[in-house]
Amino acid sequence: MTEATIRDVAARARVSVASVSRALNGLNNVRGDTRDRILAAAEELGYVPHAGARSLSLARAHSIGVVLPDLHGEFFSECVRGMDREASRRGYLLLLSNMHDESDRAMKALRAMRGRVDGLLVMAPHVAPELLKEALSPALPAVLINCRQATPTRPSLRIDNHAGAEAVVRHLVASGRKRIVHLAGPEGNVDARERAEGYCRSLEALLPGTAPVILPGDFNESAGDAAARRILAGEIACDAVFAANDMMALGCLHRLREAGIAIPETIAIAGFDDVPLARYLGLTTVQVRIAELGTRAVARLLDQLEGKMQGNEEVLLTPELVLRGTTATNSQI
Amino acid sequence: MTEATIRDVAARARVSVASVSRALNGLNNVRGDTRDRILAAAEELGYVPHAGARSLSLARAHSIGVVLPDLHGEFFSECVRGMDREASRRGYLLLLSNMHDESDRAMKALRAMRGRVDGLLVMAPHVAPELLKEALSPALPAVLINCRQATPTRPSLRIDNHAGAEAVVRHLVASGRKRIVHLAGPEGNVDARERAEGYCRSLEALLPGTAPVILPGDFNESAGDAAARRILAGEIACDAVFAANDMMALGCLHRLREAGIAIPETIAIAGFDDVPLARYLGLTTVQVRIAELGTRAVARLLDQLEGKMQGNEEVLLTPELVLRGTTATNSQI
DNA sequence: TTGTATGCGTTATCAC
DNA sequence: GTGATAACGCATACAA
Repeated sequence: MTEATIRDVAARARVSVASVSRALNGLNNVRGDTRDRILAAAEELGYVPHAGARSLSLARAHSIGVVLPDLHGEFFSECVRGMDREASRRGYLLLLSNMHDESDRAMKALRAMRGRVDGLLVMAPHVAPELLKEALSPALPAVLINCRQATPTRPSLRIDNHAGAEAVVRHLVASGRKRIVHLAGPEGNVDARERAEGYCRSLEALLPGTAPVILPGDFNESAGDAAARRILAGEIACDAVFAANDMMALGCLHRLREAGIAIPETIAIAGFDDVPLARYLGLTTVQVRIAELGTRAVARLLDQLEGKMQGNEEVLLTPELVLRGTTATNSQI
Repeated sequence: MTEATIRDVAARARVSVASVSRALNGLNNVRGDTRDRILAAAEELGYVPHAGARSLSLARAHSIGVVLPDLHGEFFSECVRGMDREASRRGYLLLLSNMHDESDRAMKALRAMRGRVDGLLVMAPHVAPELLKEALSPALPAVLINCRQATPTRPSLRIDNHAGAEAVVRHLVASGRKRIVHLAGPEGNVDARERAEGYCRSLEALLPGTAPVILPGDFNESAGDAAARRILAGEIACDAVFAANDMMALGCLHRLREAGIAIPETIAIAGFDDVPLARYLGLTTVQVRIAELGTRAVARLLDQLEGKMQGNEEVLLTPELVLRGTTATNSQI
């Protein structure tokens, strides 16, 4: 009950394995009738080429490694969906692995890819540039997604967090908010850092003289809840909260509403990412096209693999501000 | 700048490739000092074994193929997360592929796994049993998840949809509902069918004489919206809607609320799955532990691969009813 | 303990 | 057009 090999097909068709290989790969240097015999034999045996052996011989695995951190639901699935779309369109499979927080397990995950994939897609917003560079084999093409990079030695894709944050602050200021606080993401995370930077810069530009107020957070809903409690306790005075991601914004929104605070009248709230929940709950946020991020990352990697080189520049995807109820400006300004 | 092979290591350590292999794989039949030389050489060259070659030689790829349909966000990510947890714990990688709707692409996806994986995890609630059986090579171990199966020839995992549906109906009846309609999922989908069956059976058992009313749906939010419109138009008389999944329930909920219908007073609504949105919006639903489904599927497959055979029985995971606001019974009964 | 040789399933380079 | 045969990178049975 073991799988038929190319030799079995050759024996049955009374030809050499070379001819089988040629016939099955559509080369034209094989006579019509022998080709037919071979195809028939393969069909009868239910022959399927052994991809592992094939890739060893061709030095091409036709699959790409995807190493992602522990992402929350929608973000993860959208990203993988986008990647899979482009990959399967171009005949590649995705080999998935987690970029664990402990850097030594992360290194292992990267090493495990060697010899099974033609290239790597790495998303590691929390990993230090040197560590990442060290863990990546120079021999294996890779596209970096939302990674910190000391010097741009790899092609990379990034969300333009500065632009997104600026759009939020601009909107809040335009709708009359004076005391905008920022609820930050985890330390060491590039996205979080850049969103905070964007907040600070825009505040300085649009509301000169106003000191930025940054509350610590970790991208989890509970951090938003905690921030809301501090606001309710009177520790923080503000008329707008800009959270570094949607989950924190929603945690904050939930708690404030429950305490009877009028949203957006008393306090406006905005997030970042535009997860489906944000749409449902009417949260103003910055829409990041995750699936597109994945699709483009794959496209970039495969272009590189197939010789259509593009250099190592960093491509920035500009996110879009989505206005919803938590900052509604109808009666304002 | 090409990757070092075992031969490079052998040359540098002045030993044969056999010794390198032995040393690196931790066999004890190699002298201490030569082992050290080898390890040092490997380290200096940054040698990482070529997994492809290794698996060809060992006839073990240490990775498993995962073929999923086009799942909505949370379901997909939770499932993969659960799988990855168990897989990486036991030293396996996940090779991902989409089970497309067109059965011929689906077959291709399955074939593409040959020679790269040690076993398959297949979720295909929409695929006919014969087609599925035909597409699966008997030589490749596989665990079926939420699949229809004529005769149980493969180990499989399933959600106990009957039990879940029954729990919902029982709850609705207990809280005084008399006219419960069911909003069904797509035809041909096992989960959808079983939930509808569970609804019918429970209705017959708990509300004898009441004719079941089943509205067509497709698991999408818009189907819930459409059903709500029919209810609002007076086409359907009911005091409770049990949707075959959460998204439809939420679509229905949204539309009814917008039309001023009191939920749950006038109409109660329940879903199935317990996606995060359900929790946020207070939707009564049936909680399916997706991640656990993935984890157990992997465990089952690896047990089989590692010789701990378990037979081909179908394991049912019992979901749990989660009571929330859309069916709240405080003032009822 | 160590080395040589063979095989894993393909593809590719030669001859014929 | 077709068939041997040498890679691909590794593991291992067998010799030494």
